[in-house]
Amino acid sequence: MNERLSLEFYLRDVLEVAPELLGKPLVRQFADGSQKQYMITEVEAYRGAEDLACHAAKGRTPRTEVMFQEGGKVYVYLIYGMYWLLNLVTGEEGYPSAVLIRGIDGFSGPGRLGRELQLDKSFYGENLQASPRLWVENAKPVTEYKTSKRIGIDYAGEWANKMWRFYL
DNA sequence: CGCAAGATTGGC
DNA sequence: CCAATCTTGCGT
Repeated sequence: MNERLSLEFYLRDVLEVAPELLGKPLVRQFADGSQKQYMITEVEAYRGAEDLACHAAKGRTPRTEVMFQEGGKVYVYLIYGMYWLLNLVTGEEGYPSAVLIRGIDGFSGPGRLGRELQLDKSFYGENLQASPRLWVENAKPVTEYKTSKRIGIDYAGEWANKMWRFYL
């Protein structure tokens, strides 16, 4: 059961991938050799260039480039100058979509999560299949989860009302 | 080249 | 309620 999620897992529609990531172990191998696992408890889906809440809505830029690529990669970015948010890119090449990891077991909030995992710019584009320091493993699907509107994107108009937040 | 604002958090 | 802190995208 301790195998990494397959590339195929990430290549599906982000709205399928996001809820299935709940309950999966996020594994972080730190620079000092120690390793920790965190169960994913909360995620949000960001889907396509039309989704105004998605950073890729502003076009293909150096910052959003990785979201346009094939799934199975990491998209990290600095928000408010202090917090690194972790996203997992999904879908086929050319269709920008990603899952924001908002919460892991024991920690609440995407910013605190990034601090715990000691994320930084070097994780941008990290390949979850090949990375020696960050990946997600398979586990039994969760039987029950909740949905709600996404957090902190009121500027996105009607897109802010999408029930694209999934949590345990 | 300057500037405003952001998928947040914690302190006043 | 608001500052912290810095990258990005867009306007000048």
